[in-house]
Amino acid sequence: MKFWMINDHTDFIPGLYESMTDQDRGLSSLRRALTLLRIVAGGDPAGIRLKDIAGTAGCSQSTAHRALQDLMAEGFVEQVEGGKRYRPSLDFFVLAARAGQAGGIRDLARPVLLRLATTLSDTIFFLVRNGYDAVCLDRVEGPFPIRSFTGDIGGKVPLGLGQGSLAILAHLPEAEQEEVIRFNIPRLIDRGFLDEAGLRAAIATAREQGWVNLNTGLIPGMAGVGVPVIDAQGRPVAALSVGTLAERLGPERLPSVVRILKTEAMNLAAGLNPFDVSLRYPLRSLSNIRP
Amino acid sequence: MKFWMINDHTDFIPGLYESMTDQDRGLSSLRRALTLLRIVAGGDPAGIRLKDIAGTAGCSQSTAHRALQDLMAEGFVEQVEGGKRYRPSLDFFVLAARAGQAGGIRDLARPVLLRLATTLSDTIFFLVRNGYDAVCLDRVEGPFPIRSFTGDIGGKVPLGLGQGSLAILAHLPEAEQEEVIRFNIPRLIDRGFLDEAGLRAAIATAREQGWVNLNTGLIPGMAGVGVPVIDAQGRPVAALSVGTLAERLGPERLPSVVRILKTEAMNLAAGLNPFDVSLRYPLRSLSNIRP
DNA sequence: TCCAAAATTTCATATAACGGAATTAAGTCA
DNA sequence: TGACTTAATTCCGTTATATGAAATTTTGGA
Repeated sequence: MKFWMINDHTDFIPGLYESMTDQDRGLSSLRRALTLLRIVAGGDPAGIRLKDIAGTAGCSQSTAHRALQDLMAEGFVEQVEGGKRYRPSLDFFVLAARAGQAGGIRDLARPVLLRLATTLSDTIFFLVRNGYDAVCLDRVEGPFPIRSFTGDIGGKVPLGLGQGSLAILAHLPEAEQEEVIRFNIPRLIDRGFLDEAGLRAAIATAREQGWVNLNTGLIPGMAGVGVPVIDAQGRPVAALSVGTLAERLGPERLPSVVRILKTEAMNLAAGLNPFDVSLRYPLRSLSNIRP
Repeated sequence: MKFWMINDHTDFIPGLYESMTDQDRGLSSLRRALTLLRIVAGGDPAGIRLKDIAGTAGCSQSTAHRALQDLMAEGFVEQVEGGKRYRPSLDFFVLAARAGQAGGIRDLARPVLLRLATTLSDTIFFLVRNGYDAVCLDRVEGPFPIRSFTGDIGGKVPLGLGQGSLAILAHLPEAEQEEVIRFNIPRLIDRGFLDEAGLRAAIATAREQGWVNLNTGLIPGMAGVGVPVIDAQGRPVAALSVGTLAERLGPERLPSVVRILKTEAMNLAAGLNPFDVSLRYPLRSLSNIRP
């Protein structure tokens, strides 16, 4: 008799899986191994010990050991030289970098980003929606270092946190938006931002004006603007955003920044093939997520 | 009786694996599944059909199908909406993005890159060595769009191709360098650049002056400079490079660009913990590579 | 609408994955 | 440095599970 595996891909923090042991029975060997890979990839970049990997995954050390041998043989994982700890390999990074294409949208967005960065001389972010999250696919720096919620390329934030991310959330269809809100409220609170009322107010404003302007307080004196990229089906599949000094988004400049962003968002949307099925982020993944 | 699996991770091109079928027997189910993952990740971003995946991997469709179900359940792979084709998921990208830390060096390098980009107003690349390749871990754009050999972040080039990549190769210990050259010559020729004599000449020059200045001809009028980042053990673990208009590397500016790059390379090297075992790229991976 | 091709499921079989125990290797602390 | 603790690796009998061929259902094109 098998359990119905419920897996929350929201975070790749090994600790999260510690309580998973009981549900492990019934996982195919492959899924167990992939769990190991996730643990290694999500763990300390300096490497994790076999014992801890096995413990976190809830399997015996023999099993973990054998699987890790295979993961190494296939180049997904490597051992820190002079030690036994496992960490993800660069080959793994290289392999997955292609997945950041997300069906091709990244290449479409790149020239847009470069134009924006040149025009505005600020840092530009490109986010796409992925389930309950927004993922940073690309970024072009301006003259000031900006710390964003998503962090680096490949980083993700819950929908609603940050300008681009909020822009996407605000333009989702009602029902879907409601579901995302319900799911993300605890995650947002965890990260110490916004209560539900604040979020709903921000969404209302964003929806009304079609863009987001927040001084998030992540770093004092920093602010940003985000606009959604809306595809032919009316779905907010992505967002463009600008991060800069708050003083550079004052009343005299803000309107033109918004206008330029919106124009480029439309350019980008126009490039999306309406028949390219590859750009939707269904809630199908819900089935994997703890309700 | 098992075959000794010989696997070339040099390229993730599915076609490469077509002739692998015979050796597949004896692969663990996990390794077969990882092969499938590699095929999906390395294939058309718009997705690949089950039949082709199975064919490329050299296993039955049933087997491929079951494995892909697991890969989907674990969020590594997804199906294109409205179709059956498989493609790598964004979750996979997000997960692997952390592997780009390569043990922490990426964060160390980021401020260096930002400083360089600000100081020089050109595009800056950060490469690390990985076996026979250099992998682009980060990049900060200048005002002109630059096409590099590595392409995007996450891209890789054979050691020897491109300024940073050549800078690394030129500073390897003799024996290792020789081995890399032998291995890479065909790959370099494949890509239409340099013969062996040309490569050796370029290496000699680079080694002599401690930096690389090439007008690669990738795009007419473009040029670049690369310097190695040499760790406490004297190993060229990484490289910094600049890509810009050839006219911006004329005799008046070139020396100062080189000086600034070398200074930052030393700053970066100084930040590398000599006991941090995580930064060497051993030839251990050789055992996986066809001799 | 129909049809060929692809995807999925079924099933009997063989095989490879499993964990506990034994062995070897690696850290650690005095 | 040497003794000791902890982790990594190997062994092995058992059992679960991965396997491919064939049957069935679903798809995607004409």
